[in-house]
Amino acid sequence: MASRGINKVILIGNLGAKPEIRYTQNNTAIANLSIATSETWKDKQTGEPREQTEWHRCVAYRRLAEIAGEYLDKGSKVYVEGRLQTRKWQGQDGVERYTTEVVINDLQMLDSRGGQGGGYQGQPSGGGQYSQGGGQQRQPAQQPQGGFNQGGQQRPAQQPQQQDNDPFIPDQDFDDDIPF
Amino acid sequence: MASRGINKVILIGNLGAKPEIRYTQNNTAIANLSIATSETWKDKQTGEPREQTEWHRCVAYRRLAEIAGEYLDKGSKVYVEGRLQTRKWQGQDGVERYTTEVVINDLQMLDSRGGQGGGYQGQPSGGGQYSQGGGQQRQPAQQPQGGFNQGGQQRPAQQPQQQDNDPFIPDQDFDDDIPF
Amino acid sequence: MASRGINKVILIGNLGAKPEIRYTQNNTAIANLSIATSETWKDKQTGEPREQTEWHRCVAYRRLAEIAGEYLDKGSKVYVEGRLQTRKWQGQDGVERYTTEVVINDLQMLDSRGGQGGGYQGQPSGGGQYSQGGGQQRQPAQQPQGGFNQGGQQRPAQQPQQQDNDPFIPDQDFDDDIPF
Amino acid sequence: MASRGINKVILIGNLGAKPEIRYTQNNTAIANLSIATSETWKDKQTGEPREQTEWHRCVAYRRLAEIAGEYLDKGSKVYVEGRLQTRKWQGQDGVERYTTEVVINDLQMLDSRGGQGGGYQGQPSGGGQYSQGGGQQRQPAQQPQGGFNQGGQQRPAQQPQQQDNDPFIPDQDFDDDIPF
DNA sequence: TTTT
DNA sequence: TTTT
Repeated sequence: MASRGINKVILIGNLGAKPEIRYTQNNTAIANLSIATSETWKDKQTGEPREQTEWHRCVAYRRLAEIAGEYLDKGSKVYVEGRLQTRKWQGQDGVERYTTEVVINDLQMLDSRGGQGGGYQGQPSGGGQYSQGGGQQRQPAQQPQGGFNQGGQQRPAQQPQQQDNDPFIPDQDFDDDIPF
Repeated sequence: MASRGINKVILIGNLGAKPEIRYTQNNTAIANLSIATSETWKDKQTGEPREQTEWHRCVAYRRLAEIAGEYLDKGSKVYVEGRLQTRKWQGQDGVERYTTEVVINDLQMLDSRGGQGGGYQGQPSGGGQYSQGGGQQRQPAQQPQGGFNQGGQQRPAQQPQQQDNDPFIPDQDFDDDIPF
Repeated sequence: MASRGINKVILIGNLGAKPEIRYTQNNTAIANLSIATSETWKDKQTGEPREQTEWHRCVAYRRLAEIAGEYLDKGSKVYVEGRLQTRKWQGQDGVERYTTEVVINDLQMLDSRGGQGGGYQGQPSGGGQYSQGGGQQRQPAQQPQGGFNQGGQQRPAQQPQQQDNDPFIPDQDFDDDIPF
Repeated sequence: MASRGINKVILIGNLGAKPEIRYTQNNTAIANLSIATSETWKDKQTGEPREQTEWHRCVAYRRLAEIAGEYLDKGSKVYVEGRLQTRKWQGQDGVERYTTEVVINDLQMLDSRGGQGGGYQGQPSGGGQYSQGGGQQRQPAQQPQGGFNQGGQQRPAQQPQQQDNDPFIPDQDFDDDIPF
């Protein structure tokens, strides 16, 4: 409710892939978005054009997650506002790692194309903005707690389970030596 | 110069320690800041007050780094604006890891105390704001390139060298299983 | 609820005066804050130091307004986040004017002194942050509607009334040829 | 150069008209942009959908102004970052008024259509971002000083002149009882 | 005056 | 009208 400090991230970029949606045992939707922001400039020495792309791992919960899964696609351009959160997790090699994510509390689609990946035809003439009702930023306790739904979209129930106490790292995809 | 996308972070928080300053071979100053932002709220179930602190690894270059080293201290309250950057590095165990940092392009002191750690007496009645002249965000090529100064403050020249191709991870302090 | 567009203002500055609090007929608190942000630089021609101060008219409602009235004072340093809103009003000379305000939806005190004007001694170990519960930005309909309380703090009930249909300009103070 | 305070505005919206470009006597380009941001929500009482549109007067200088004039059109969707600035001006009726503007220091096109008004076909695969080289925010002295070019695009030289000492209000268009 |  |  109250707070001390500001922790704010604002991104405008394109999705590198369709959002991955999964569900907790309580059926809370969680979406992972991979958003690219890039900068281009001319090299001072050579004068050549250069580009650097930064990939941001973002996560949305509940209604925002569902909207992301429904309306966003590979290539979608989005505005995202959220806060930085770093969480610790342990890979299958037993090594502890840290991943920094942007916990989204505001999301706006900036194109109506639906991306290059495909099937999205909704919102024919424009995007839309969505935010967590009560303000995710002010109520961190609202974040989903508890284990993940076995029947989640992203992992069939018959798949082998991972021993992981961190509800935010539910499956093998996050156990490799890559941040996301 | 030109660019596509927005990558912006805004933090207000307190330093967990005096900034660590080191120098590249070109004598470019680099400062690492560890900034805490915290949120407090009442637990919905128990009604108890709760708090969550988030630690942000931030880095400043050149003039901003020097100012940080000169004026900031443990406990200093700062406003920081920058961009997210994730870099890959390899620990001494050979495991690849990723660290996400806030590359600072704007810094403002929000208190005039100088922190609890000590010696800063300057700026007696207030803080100050400083930014990278040309806008770090627009000229990513301006980031320091090349190896690090052997005589840097943080690592005496006689210390054993680390084989690391990433100029941003110059010393052992960053080779442990912690993000910062 | 949904939305198209982003309208965001972030200020860090000092109050030029104690916030003015008044109440609508429904007893909704409204606070007007005048916040100064200043920039200093060296003149390129003369090399002399120069300074420009910008004054921002800000308004808070409900709980935020009450907090502002209780804890802020002349000179208080604050972080403010809100949205821009321009409203039309008519002066006593019959001339239409426009005033642009920052409608605050997030407020954080950045000093614990309480200003030079006075009595605030609370918050001994720092400021505090407060925000509109449901997110003012997402529910513009929540803005106070209807006329103002006759018994408001700023205008004794026996004072002559002003004919003004805009609930945001309740008293004579705002009818002069100044924006605030 | 140094500074005290933060004065930041972030907008995403659509242009209500093609930017108006004019030039100072020094041939510095100035662009006025009128940007709409809107919010939609459901009325709590009636359940009806409601919408509120906010219009923002924005101004860009130099290169940013030229880019705005070249690439933006009526209906263009843009990201704008800048600072708030309120200036006083005197209408032809002798009444003093104040206008609050967003002085743009960062501009990014968010669509590649070029609006419905016109001829822009460039940037086939997306928009582009542009910013004031040295950071307008850090060098307020860089703002154009001096009178306006008589031969500016917006006002033919043979038109009657207005006595106005404010270089930012060069022509009759701004002397009416409207803010912009 | 935009956009959905 | 603030602040440095």
